[in-house]
Amino acid sequence: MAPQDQTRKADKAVSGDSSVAASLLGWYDAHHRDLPWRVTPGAFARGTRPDPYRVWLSEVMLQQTTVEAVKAYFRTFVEKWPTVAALAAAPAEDVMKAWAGLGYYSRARNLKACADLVARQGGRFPDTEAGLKELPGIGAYTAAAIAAIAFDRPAAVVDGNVERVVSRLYSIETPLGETKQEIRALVEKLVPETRPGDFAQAMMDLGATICTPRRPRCMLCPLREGCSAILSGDPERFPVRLPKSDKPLRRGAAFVAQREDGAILLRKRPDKGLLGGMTEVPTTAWTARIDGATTQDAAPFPAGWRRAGRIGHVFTHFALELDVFHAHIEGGAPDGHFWSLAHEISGEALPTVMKKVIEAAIPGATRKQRAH
DNA sequence: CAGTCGTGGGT
DNA sequence: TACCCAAGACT
Repeated sequence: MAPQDQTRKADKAVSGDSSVAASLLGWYDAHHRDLPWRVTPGAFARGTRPDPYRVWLSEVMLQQTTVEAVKAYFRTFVEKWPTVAALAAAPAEDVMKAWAGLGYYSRARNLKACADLVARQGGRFPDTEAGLKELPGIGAYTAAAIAAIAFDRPAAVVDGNVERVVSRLYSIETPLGETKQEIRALVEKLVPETRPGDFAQAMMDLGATICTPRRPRCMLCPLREGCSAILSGDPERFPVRLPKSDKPLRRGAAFVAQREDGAILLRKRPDKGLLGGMTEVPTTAWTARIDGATTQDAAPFPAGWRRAGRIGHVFTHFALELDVFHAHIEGGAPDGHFWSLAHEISGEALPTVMKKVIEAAIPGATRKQRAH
C-alpha cells in the first residue's frame, strides 16, 4: 500500500487505495453541485464531453474566487463570447470591462492572451497537462484541472479545497506552503483511472460543502471512516497554517471631476501592477505616510474641490483609505484622461475601489441605468 | 521564492 | 468588528 511518510501522523487511517475514490465518486453522483459550467457526472462514459473552452474559462475565473461571485460573470462571458475564437476576436478593452469587479485583473489580460494564442493555433486547447501549463494564466492547478475535467486525464488536481481535505485525511502537521509536494504525491495515489475529472470536482465539492474550513460536517462525510483528523478529535485544526503578517495601511486622495453634463473624468492605469489596465479617477500616490498628501493641495489641477467623504478598501496585502474630493470643472480632458458620460460609467473597467470613490462623490453614479 | 495581485461573503 | 479565506499565477 502507500509508502509511509515521515510527516504522516496516523498512517493507518487511509491507505491510499481505491476505496477513497470509490466512496467519493459515489457521494458525488448523489450530492454534486449543479454549476453553470458543469456537465452531468459520468460524461465521458456516456460518450459526451465538456466544452474545453467553458472549462478553461470557469477555472480561470475560479482562481482565488468564490463560486457565487463567478456564476454571473461566467454567464455573461459565454453569452458575449461563446467560443475561444469569439473571445480572441474581442477587443482587450471589452474583456477588461466585462471582468471589472471580479478582481485579480492580470487574469483577464492572461485570459485574452491565452485566447489569442489558442485561436491562432487552430482554436483547440492542448489536451495534456504539460501543454496546457505552457499557456498564459494556466499554472499547475489549472492545467491539471482542465486536463482532468475537459480531457479525462488522470491529473492530480490540488487546490485549496484538496489541500484541506488531504491534510485532514492524513492529519498533516506540516504548515501549508511547506507541504505542497507531499500533498500532491498523496493525491496522485488517490486519483482513479476512470472519472478523474469527476474525482477532482468531487474533492472540491467535498471541501466546499462538507470538509469546510470551519465547522466541517464530518457526520455527512463519505470519507469519515478513513479520516485521521476525525480520530484526532479536532479536524478543524487542519490544515496547519503559517502565521499571517499584518496589513499596513496606506492613504491617499481621489478626485472626482464632473463636467456640466455629468460626465466624469477618468484615466487608465498602467497595464502592470495593482489594478493593471483598469480605469480610475485621478488620485494621489497611495503612501504609508499619514500627512498632507490627503489634502486637496495635492489635486491634479486647480478646481473648486469639495471634500465628499472618505472610503476604505482592503486589498490582499494592504488596506487603503482615500479621501474623496469632488468638483465641477469646465474645458477639455487633461493629457491621458477622458470623459465618461453618465450612462457609460457603469460599463467602464472600474475596479470596486473606484466605484466606491465615485459613489462617495456622486451617489448612484456607477449603478447600471435602466433604459428610460 | 517570498511578495504581489481584488473582492465579497461567512463567522 | 475583525478576521478568515476562496477552484492560484506570476515574478
